[in-house]
Amino acid sequence: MPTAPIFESARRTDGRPAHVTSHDVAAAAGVSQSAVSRCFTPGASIAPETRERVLKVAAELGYRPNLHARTLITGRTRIIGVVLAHLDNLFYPRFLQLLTERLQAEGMQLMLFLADGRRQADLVAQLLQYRVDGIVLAATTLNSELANACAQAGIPVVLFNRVADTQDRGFHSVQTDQSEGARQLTNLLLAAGHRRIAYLAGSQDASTNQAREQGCREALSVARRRLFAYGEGDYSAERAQIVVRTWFMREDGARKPAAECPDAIVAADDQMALAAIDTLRHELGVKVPEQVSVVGFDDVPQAAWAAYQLTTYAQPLPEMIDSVMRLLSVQLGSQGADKARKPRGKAVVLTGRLQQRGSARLGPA
Amino acid sequence: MPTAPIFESARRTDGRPAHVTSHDVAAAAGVSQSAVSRCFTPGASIAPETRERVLKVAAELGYRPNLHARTLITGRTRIIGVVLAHLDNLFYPRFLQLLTERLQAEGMQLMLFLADGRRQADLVAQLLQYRVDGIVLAATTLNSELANACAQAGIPVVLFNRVADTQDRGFHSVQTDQSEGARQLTNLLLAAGHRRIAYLAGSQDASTNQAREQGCREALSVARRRLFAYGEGDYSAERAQIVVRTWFMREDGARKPAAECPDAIVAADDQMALAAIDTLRHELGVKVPEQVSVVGFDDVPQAAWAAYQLTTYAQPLPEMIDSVMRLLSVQLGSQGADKARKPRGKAVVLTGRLQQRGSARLGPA
DNA sequence: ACGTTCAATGCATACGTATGCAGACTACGT
DNA sequence: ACGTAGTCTGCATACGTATGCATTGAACGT
Repeated sequence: MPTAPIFESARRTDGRPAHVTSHDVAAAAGVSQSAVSRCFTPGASIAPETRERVLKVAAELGYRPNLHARTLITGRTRIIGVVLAHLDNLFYPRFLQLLTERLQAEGMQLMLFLADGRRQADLVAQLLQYRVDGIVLAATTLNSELANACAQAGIPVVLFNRVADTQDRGFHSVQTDQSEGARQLTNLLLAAGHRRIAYLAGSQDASTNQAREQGCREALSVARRRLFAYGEGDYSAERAQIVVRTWFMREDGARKPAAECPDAIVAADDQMALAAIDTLRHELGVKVPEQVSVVGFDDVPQAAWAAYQLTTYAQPLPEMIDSVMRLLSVQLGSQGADKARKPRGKAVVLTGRLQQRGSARLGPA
Repeated sequence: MPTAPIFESARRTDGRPAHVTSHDVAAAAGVSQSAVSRCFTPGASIAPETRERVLKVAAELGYRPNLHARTLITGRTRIIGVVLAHLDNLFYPRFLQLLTERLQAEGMQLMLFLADGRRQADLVAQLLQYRVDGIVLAATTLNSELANACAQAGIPVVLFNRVADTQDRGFHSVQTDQSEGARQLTNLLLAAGHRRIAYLAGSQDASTNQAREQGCREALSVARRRLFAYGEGDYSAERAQIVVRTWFMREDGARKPAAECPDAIVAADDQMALAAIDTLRHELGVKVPEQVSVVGFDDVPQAAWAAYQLTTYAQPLPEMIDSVMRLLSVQLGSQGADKARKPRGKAVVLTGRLQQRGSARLGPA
């Protein structure tokens, strides 16, 4: 008994790949199209034996419900749009992996958008045209145009590690307590006796960087110390290396005396911290952590590698994803509830964990 | 003059987010729905002034064509499904970034699927239900069920760094010349006088690993040498570390004498090579490259970091993505052509480039 | 035996768009 | 002035599915 599709050849005459529809299944199984539809709708009223027979025929024909057609009726796409800026940042592959796994487990799909150099307006158009059920905005400043368009369309938006500049619009946000993390890192360095602490900043317009810098400065202020040096690394390894060189080298290429150099570096993220360590050790001949301590932020996988052993502040990624999922479903589920009329944005702030390794010395030099 | 949507409040009575449709625009602009549709269809017959007026109204109402409805008519979704196995492998973030950028530039979207531990059958269902225009299968062995389903549905499939076990089915493939790369790496080590070469294998069932191992063995065979040691690293950093320990340590934890250890390691990918270097240097106290040379495969970004300076074989990623795009559009464009009846799979093999850095010594010890 | 309840099924319609077809209108050549 | 070609527009329908409504039949209690 061949299990090959029966209707395939008959419908392949137009050259286009012919997809099997519920009508085909209905005809082959001797039922109406409605009955076929009900077989694939959980909770619908259908006789068990009918259901079994239809599913058998459907499997033989290779029938799969067309989700785009279903979308027209139900209004749900089961697609979540994810907007990333820098996939080359070491933090985001893990983020993407965990989020995709969680979405897949819920039967949802992830549509990936990169906001790198492209105009955000185009992105908005794409996102809205696909009627995504939700949007996760990671590492992107919120364009007001995007904001308005989503609010108008009633699409839930979750900002990931970004603060909403406009709070009451209904944008949720999930983030690690950035300033607290930076405070703990800075205090760790102060307690170990570091006196010349430098801050290696990320992108100026990124809210993560602003909060981390603020936390670092606060801790210094409480200890009645001032920031010894400041450089703009722009969350880029190359820029970070350039900044480190200016801190430790004179213009003629010679090393500065130690008293003129930082004895500790707080990098705004791990990527820059790792680049700083590389530059110090292999280009400038500076020992880490003996001569200079370096700390980062994120706890990317590479931070644990034996070559670096980076002390850093770990973002609680699984819990963050949990919150993202919760915020998405909450708003998805509240469609039609009266209180959903004014959906106040919920801001979730999670605390991370100080991950001590070997890149920062613990006692006085 | 307010630019806020006029019809919004009127259609918000049911509680569901009301999307503006082409009918709404048509009513507001005083034309038929067909006219509105034609304004958004390039090449359609529409008067310039009508088009301008309609577009103006559409912009005011915030209208965006519903792509799911369009899909029902045109049969195209402009969605490409991408299936990955290991996003934690350092090679794939770059792959994903480049592919997404290229697809976005063509107005296509990327839907991400992870085949990690999940059953492939579920994946097939999802992919086919969304009627993706094409599938890129990276780092996954081709399930025959998936193969049949796609062939039947007429969806073009491009295998990325995987060989099709069944060749004449219409599956395209794009890959780097794996065995050639491994041959060059091995020859480099042989020329430098290494005599005890070990192969640190990837996943046994991965065609990439099989080809790389074959290339390594061939080069040794030509030089009339045998493989000194062999270990299964499974493309995992942890497994790689375990293997390296067994090569250099006795069971009681003491170091083996140098003559019993490899003097060079060919790792099946960079990820394992970097882990091997870390283990050798920081755990076993072995100097790289002075005592042991280590080479990898891929040229991931981390391979260039100063701490590693990994000598490796660089995969020509941009060119590979070019080929993927070409194969996808070729098949997409040939819908309806007569010769498309038997779409033979095209296998593209690109040559990479030996990237020499410092992790392998060049002369005799 | 009869009314009532309930499960199962088919019919018809709606979702939002693209497109073939025909009609209206303009422009133009003779 | 008239036929013709061409441009623009509306009407109607199709894409594939979900679902309200009506109908049928069975089961069941009295």
